[in-house]
Amino acid sequence: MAATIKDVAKKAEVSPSTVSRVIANNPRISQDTHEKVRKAMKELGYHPNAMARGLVKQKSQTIGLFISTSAELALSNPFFVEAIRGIGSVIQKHGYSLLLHSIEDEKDAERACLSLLRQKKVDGVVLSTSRVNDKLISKLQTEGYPFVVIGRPVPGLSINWVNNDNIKAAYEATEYLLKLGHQQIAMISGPEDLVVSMDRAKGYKMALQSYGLPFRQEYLKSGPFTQVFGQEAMKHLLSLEQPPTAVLVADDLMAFGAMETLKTRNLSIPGDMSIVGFNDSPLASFIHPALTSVNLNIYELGTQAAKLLMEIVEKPGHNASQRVIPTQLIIRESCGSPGKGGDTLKASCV
Amino acid sequence: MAATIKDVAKKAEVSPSTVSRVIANNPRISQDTHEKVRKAMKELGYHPNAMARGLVKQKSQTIGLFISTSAELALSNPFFVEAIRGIGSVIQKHGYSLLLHSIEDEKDAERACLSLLRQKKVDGVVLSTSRVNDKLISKLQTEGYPFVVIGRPVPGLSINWVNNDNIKAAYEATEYLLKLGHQQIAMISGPEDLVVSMDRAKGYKMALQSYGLPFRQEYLKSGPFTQVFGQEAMKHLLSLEQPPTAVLVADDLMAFGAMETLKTRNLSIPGDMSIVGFNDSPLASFIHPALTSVNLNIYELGTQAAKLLMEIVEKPGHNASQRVIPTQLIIRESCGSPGKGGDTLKASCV
DNA sequence: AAATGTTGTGCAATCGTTTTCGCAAAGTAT
DNA sequence: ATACTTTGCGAAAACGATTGCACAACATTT
Repeated sequence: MAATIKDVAKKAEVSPSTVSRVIANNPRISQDTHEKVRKAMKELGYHPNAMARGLVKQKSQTIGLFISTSAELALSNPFFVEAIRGIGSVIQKHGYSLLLHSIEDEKDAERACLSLLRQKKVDGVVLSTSRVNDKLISKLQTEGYPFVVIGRPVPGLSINWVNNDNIKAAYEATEYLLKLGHQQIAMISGPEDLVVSMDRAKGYKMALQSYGLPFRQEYLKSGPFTQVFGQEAMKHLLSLEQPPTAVLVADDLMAFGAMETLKTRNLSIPGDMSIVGFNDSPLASFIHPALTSVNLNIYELGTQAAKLLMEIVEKPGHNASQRVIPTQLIIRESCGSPGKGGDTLKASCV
Repeated sequence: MAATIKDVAKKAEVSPSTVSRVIANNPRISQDTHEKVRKAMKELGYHPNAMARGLVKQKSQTIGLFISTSAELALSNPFFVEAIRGIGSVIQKHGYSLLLHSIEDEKDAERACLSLLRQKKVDGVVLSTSRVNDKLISKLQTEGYPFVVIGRPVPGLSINWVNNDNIKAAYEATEYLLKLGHQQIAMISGPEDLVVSMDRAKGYKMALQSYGLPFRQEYLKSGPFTQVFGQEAMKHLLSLEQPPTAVLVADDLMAFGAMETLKTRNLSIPGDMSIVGFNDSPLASFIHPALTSVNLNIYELGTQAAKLLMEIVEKPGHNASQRVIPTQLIIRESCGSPGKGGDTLKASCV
């Protein structure tokens, strides 16, 4: 039987209210009783019951995180860990805990999320699911639950989110290739219905345009974020009558696939083809040639999301706000100037 | 203001007790009132308050997961995700939620873990931290909290754990190399103070012994689970007057490092050196040559840990028990018979 | 017909806190 | 010395459920 506040009260010869007040550091408590009570708490090993406290305060001091852990994301799941670390680090400082629900299918996620909120097991949630699930979002909104979505802007609605500026990131990456002198730049993009894919494609197109280059439909291949799609897409690009000399790939995993087909065809990177990826996964620096990739600052994405949520949860009536987290192009070895087809790799593999 | 049980009671024209009983599916409730109450619940969008319920039932229906997410594990963190998925899938079926605490330093983990339990925010915990922290374990034990440790046997103490049979796994991997005809087999192992390292080293030694081969101290290098240590260790092995023809590496990440030094020295894998790793990380099949590695069944590790914990939590007085999860050696391309030093890789890199 | 058992429900206590209100004692201003 | 204000603390009412006990109403046995 764990000690309750009453036990402490008895031991310290005060009322439970007083004990409660010393816990809350209420200034109306005298130094004397304060010490007396603290001492009693120590001696009894007292820890306030979170549920009892939550019941009266109407707060669970817990926030929920809903995040996809689907197998297809297995490789890019530094996202997962980094986001969790980021979120965890800030909410812990606020005395909150993290309830994690890994979502397999959308329907389940929706039920679980609403249920947890309505049961008051969590005070708010952060959502990170690339798939658009507007039903959940609008329900959260109409029911007035605190939430922030991470990694996906939801245009139009005034909700809280944090995201990278994918348009800008893709723009900069493309610009980097352009400045290297490339004129034929292709893009291997993600699923067309994902906002992140659309944004990255948009940034790519904008960069081409700013530099007076035409956008060619056959240079843009969209498909799933998988290694095999990367392979396929690269094969397709190589089969064009005028293959590109550089390609922007919307995900490192796809980029690895693309690199693989280049290598099996004995084409050199970056000699014959420059590649830039997205996500800066741990493998990027690891593979040979090391992949130039745009770093998304996922940890930061997590911390900012959490900070935002804390604000909303702690002072309701907070206005919707958005934060965009900067990205960095991490330059490694996979890009060079065009027209050096003869180069072969020195340190060729891992 | 969310509806409470009283609101439902009023609407259904019954007492709160009755509503509670229909929620609990108490058989003493008539079909009639059952429907009446259900209807009222639907109409009001009623969801029982988890904290109120938890308060009286003395259960939070939540379990805590304490797991290291240190940066050094970034690459091998499929562990993280897989374990979470496994645990989540079983506890969700039992109506539990998962409270995740990612631990950065040991001291903090201990405080947090005990605090969560004493506050009754969680009904039990699963611990997965490679570092031995016996203080926490013994406290958990003396305070009688339900817990299971995953990925680490704690010899001597009768506590609940699930783990791989690392001795056997290493034995089998070594045996595989032996059967391939290798006589000089080295091992690159993890930190010496980790049980997992000790076990894997032991299995390696046992296999050598069974096949009548001597154990040579200079063939066993221990160090951190990092890529750079893998590189170093391999350099050292290559510098021996009689270098090994095969090496068992206690972690894929280290194995990748080892492979890298081989490649920069233009040694072929498996022509000049066979390599087998541990963990079967997603990269293993991805790298060239694809790495033969022992798969730990982490998802299964997670589900079994969770099942065990559910048993303990639901029926206390449960006896301590242990489960060992089988491993599989996943054979890919990084091993061959010795003495084919001239071979070069066909598809050499990624 | 009386005694007994079964069904279906409500009352009230309880879980362990926080918090409003009230009130004495002590301090300060008039 | 009187009238306020401040300080320090306790009593009791929440918070929203569950559950043991009581007790009708009805059914079944003897």
